Amino acid sequence: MPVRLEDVARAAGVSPKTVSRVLNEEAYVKDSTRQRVLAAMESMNYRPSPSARGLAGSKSFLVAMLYDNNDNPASTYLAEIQDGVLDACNANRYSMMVCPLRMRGPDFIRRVDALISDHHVDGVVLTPPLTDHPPLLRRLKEREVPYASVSPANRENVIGVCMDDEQAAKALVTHLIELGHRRIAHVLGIANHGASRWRLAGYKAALSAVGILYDPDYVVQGDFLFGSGVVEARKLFALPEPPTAIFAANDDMAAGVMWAANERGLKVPRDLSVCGFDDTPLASQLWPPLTTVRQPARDMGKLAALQLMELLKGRGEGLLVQVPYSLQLRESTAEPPKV
Amino acid sequence: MPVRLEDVARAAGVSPKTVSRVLNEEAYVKDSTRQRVLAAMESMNYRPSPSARGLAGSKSFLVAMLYDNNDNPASTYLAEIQDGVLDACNANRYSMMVCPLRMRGPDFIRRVDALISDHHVDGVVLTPPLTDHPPLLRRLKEREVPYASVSPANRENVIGVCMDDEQAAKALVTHLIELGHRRIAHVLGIANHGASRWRLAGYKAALSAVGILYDPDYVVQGDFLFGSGVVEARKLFALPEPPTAIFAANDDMAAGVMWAANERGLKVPRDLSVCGFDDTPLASQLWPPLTTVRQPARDMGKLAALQLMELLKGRGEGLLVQVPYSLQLRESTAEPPKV
DNA sequence: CTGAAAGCGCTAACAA
DNA sequence: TTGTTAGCGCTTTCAG
Repeated sequence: MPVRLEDVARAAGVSPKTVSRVLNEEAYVKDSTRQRVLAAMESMNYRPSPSARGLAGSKSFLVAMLYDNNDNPASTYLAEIQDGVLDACNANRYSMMVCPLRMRGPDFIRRVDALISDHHVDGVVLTPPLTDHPPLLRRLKEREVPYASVSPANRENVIGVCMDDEQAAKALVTHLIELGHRRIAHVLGIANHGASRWRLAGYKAALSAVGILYDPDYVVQGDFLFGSGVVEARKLFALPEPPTAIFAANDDMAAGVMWAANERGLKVPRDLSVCGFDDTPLASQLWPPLTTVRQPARDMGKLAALQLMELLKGRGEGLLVQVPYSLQLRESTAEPPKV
Repeated sequence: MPVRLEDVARAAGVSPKTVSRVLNEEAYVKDSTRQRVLAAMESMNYRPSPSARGLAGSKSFLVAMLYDNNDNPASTYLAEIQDGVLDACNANRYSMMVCPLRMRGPDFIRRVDALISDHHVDGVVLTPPLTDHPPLLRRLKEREVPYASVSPANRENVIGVCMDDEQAAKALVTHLIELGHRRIAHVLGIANHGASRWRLAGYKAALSAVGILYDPDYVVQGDFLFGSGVVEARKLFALPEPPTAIFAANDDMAAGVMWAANERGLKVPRDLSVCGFDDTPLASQLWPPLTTVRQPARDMGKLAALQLMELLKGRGEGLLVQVPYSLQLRESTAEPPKV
């Protein structure tokens, strides 16, 4: 019942091997032959069997998207990256597996091993913080599994995609400064994410550019989750000289900060300016809408996956592409209160 | 280099077929033999090749999760279902593909066909509104691809998982009534989701139970997205007798209603009570926290996938399991304003 | 530029 | 309860 490669070959009057060549976009096929084969495939609605291809060619046409679901519960950010990776897969006739992992688990590497062996994954897309987990990267190299990273902290010898988080954060904080803020606090993200470091660096750069002294009391440790925004904001509010603006390292924590502000009866932006990072849907759904930095997560997922596929297809080395950010100035930031 | 089934057979002193039997949990293997084979597999760290299994057995051990990404952009609800399906897959050594689809597209069925043919999917998990797309269901039956549904509107002859949305909605609206509300509005979800109909039915049931007349002006059409909550709430506020409470058919729209309330200077819950449905993370991140109904999306994804796998493994017919809901009474609902 | 033969690692159908 | 034989649909050699 199903059409096989052999059937196509017969219909096109060529050998199976030639059809195979066309299928795999190999060189050394006369163009007229190729056209004939392509036409036959099309008219017969031929669908190559992934199993047979995998078995014979020891390729699976499968890429795995790895993420740590411990520090990233059901986040929109990951969902968008996933959509992007999927876009790239569809464009290149690859399949995608999504693989939640627990980086902290003792058998983390064994699980990754199992994943790769079980499914004969051709390549892997890494998301933070897995992008910078040395044992993982080592193992992937040992097993010669190509990978591409989304926002890796270490940018040497990596392919994938990144953004200039530091510049973006600096621009954001500069915006606060221009509004007149001087006591600006920062809620950090999880330490092992490059994003946390860069956003802190941007924060510091913006302050020092105008000669504001860096005050460690204004920098508190969050974990990228809403709850930590609440908790850390409460601490900041309790300071003898509370900040007039808070820059949280992502939107979720910014939402937490706003929540805590509400709880304390502070009105945003009248009493407190708040800004986040990422521009997830949440940002525009908060009241007031959140000033933040747009990070094109879906594009990033797609671009990273595309780089991986270049590599898999053996054309080129793959690059670390940079995507642009853009400031989203909304109503959660304003001049600081007088006095 | 990789260990093959044949190697295991040799090590265990049995034929390849016997190893295959053990691998596939077939009957008619002496227990002692089974143990010996299992031990050999374990000690040699044997990983069966999915491609070879797929090719020889014409099974892919692959299930696809289908969703419409037109009406469901990057929603947390779907992400949770996905996690659940993945749980079930891992527990049963299946792989999962995620397949965003556009139900409205003219080539929708062709795309589904291609999906199934390209990947030789063993079974499918359907999410609303695909659960009730007649041409899709017909095609799946024609091709004899088993499927399980999450919250199908039609509950006859389906396997999967459901919840009593109507009772839940009724309980929620009854809560509003008990607080003293009489002018209660409802923002509908998308018409082709069963959830929309049930939640409306629950709303009506609660009203009629206490003799409140059903007023069509208080029922407005949303689309499950934040934006529609905003737009429809504005209309409700403009009514000569605006409602004192609004029940939105999901949390996102409820967030939109709260946003519109803020915009208009209405304070929730003092001036307006708002409640939603689903208990997504958003619900507890809003200010004030949203009264809603908890729907255990992850469990639902898992249970649906498990039913599918029962079917795939040939044991039993699969059921439509029902999961319990639970009311989450939070701060977005209170007594109506005194005149 | 194209083709013929061999076999990837597993399971189906049959036999014992 | 176990083994034997053939072959799934494709790609890899290696020849032309």
